[in-house]
Amino acid sequence: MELPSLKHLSYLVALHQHQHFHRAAKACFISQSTLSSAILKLEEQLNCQLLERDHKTFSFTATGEEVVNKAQQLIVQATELKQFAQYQGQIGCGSVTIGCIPTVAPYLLSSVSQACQIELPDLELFFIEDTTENLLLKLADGNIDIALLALPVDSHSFRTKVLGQDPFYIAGEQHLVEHFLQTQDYQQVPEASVFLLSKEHCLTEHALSACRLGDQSRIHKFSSSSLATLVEMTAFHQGFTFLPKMAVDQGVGGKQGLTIKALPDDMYRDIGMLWRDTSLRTSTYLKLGEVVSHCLTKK
Amino acid sequence: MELPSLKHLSYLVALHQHQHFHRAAKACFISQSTLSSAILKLEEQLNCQLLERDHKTFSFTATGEEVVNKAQQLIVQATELKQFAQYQGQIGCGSVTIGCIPTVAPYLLSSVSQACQIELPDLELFFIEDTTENLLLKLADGNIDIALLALPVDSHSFRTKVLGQDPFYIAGEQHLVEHFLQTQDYQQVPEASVFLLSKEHCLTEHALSACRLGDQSRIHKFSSSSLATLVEMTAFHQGFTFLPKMAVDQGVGGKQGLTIKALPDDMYRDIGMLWRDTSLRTSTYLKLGEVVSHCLTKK
DNA sequence: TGTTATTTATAGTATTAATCTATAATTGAT
DNA sequence: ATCAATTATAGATTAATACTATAAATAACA
Repeated sequence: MELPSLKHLSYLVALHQHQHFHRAAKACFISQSTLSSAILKLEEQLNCQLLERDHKTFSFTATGEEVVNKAQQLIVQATELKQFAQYQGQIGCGSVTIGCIPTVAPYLLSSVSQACQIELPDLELFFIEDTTENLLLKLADGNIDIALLALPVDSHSFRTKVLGQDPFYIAGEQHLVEHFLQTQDYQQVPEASVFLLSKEHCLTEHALSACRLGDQSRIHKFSSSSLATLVEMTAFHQGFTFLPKMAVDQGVGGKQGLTIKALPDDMYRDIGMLWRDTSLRTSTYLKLGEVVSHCLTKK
Repeated sequence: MELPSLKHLSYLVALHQHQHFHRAAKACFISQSTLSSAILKLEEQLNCQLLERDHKTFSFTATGEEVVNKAQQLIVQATELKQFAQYQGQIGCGSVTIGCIPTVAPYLLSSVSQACQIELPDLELFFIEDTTENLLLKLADGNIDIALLALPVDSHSFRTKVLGQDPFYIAGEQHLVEHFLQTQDYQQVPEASVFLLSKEHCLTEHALSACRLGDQSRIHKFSSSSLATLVEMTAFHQGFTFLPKMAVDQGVGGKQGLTIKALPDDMYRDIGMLWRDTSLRTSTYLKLGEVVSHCLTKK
C-alpha cells in the first residue's frame, strides 16, 4: 500500500488554488506536463477521480475537494516537522509569522517586535494584518503560525491562550460621554450617535457585548477599516464611540479633541493567541505569548 | 524548501519500532543499506541529527524521538486520506478496525458483527481487544480506527460519542447481596468480600465510582483478565462483585449459582466510541456507532 | 465550416532519486 | 588476533520524476 507523495499532493493543492494547469505548474516551478501526470498518478494511486475534465477546462470532484483540504493539512504538518527539526526544537529559533487583527496590530506589534529583539533575538518575526475570520483560515492553511486577536473565538482545531485584557474607553463629544457614563444606558443618547466599525471587525461585536449595547438602532457602522477613521467620523458628527485602551494609549482620539473616559472594570476585551494544535513549536509560541502578554500589561 | 518523503519517514518509524537497522529494513521490505541511506537523507533534509551512532549500535536523539512521533501522525493521516479517496468518501465502505475493552468485547462484538452484515454489508470489520490505555495508544498510532470503551476517558486529540449505558448488577453470595442492597453501604460487609478486576481494567474504576465504593480495604483485586474468572473467584470465596448488564445478559454468573440483582438506576457505565479527529471517515464511524448503540439498547 | 487560440494529455527522452548487492569499517566478545 | 554483529559506503541498476515537443480537444470567430 503506497502512500501518495507530499510533493504530488502539493501540486494538487496548487492546482486547486490556481484552477489552471499552466499557472499552477509555473507556481510549483515545474512544467505543465509534469503537473498533469502528477495528478493522473495521484488519481491512480488513490483509485479515485479527483477532477472532472472536458479537455478545455476542468473542475474538482467533491472527493477531490476533500482530498485537497486534507492534503493541505498534511503539507502544513510536514512543514512544521521540518521547521521543528531544523532548530532541534530549541525555543525561540527560526521564524514565526504572526497574524493580528487591525484593531490590535498598530498598537501592539511595534512594542512586541522591539521586546522580541531583546527577549528572543534568534526569532525572526513576520507580521500580517487581517480580520479574525481570515486569520483563522490562514492559520489553518499554514500561512501564519500564530493568530493574535480578541477572544473568544470559535476555534475547533486550534489551541488558545489568553494573554491579557484590553479595557474599553468611551470617546466622543463631552456631554454625550458624560451622559452615558452617568446613565450607563445608551437608549437615552440621540439616534445614530454611536459609531462603530463594520461588522467584520470583531471589536464591534466585543464592544457591543462588553458594554451591553443590545438594540442597535442608534448605531452607525462603518466599512472603515481603521480606528483612526472611526475617530475622525465620530468627532465630525459629534457622536461617541468605544476605543480599546491600547489605542488610547497611543494617542488615538486625543488629537481630534474627543473626551475620553474609562469605563467600568468589566468592560474589556480579552486579547489572546491561537495556534495549530498540530504544531511542534508550542513552547516557542508560549514564550512569544509571554512577551506579548508583557507588552499588553506594561502599558 | 523540500519536504521529507512519507516513505522515508515511515522507514524512520520502523527503525524506531525495531531499534535495529536490519530488522527494520526487513519489515519495510527494503535492504539495510537503503534504510541507512534513507535515514541519512532525512537527517540532511531536516538538517538535524536524528540518531546517535557508535558504529556498533545507535539511539534516537530527543529531537529524533519527536520527529518519529510526528512522522507517525503524518503517516496515519496520509493513510486515512488514501482510504477516504479509495471509496470516494462513501459511507460504509472499506475496512474499519475496532479496538474494544475486554469487559465489553465478548458481550457486544458478536452482535455488532452480525448487525453490520445486514446494516453495513460493504464494511469489512476487524476487532482487537485491549485495555483502555493501550487502545488509546493504538488509536493514535493508527493501529485501530475506533476505540469502543467505557467513558469517561481523558482524550485530548480524539473525538468521542456516547453510544449507550450499561447498568451494573451486583452478583454474589445471596445474603451479602441482599445486605448490600438494603444498606447500600459496603463498609458493613465482611473484609475482603468485594471482588474486582485488577486496576488496568477500567471496569474496576467505574464500578468503584458508580457504586461509590470509596475506601478500598474490603476489596480483592485480581490480575485476572476476564469477568469469567472474576465470577469463579467470587463464587468460590463466597464474596460479591459487580457485573455489567451486557455480561449478565449473556449468562455470566448464572452458572456459578450467584445471586444477581439490579442496582439503582444511576449505577451504570457509559459505553462510547473514540476516533481520531483527523479522520476523514467520521460519517462511516458515526453510522457504525449507531449500529453499536442499537446492539447496546436492544438487549 | 475551416482557422486560430487555448487548454490539457501523451510520447519519448533525460535527469534525478531510490534501491540493490557487495563490501568496508567499527567494535565487542572470544 | 579472530570472529560475529552491526551500520556505512561504493558502484551499478532500476524506478520515478521531469522536461520538451506535440497531439488532441474545444470554443470562439471569421
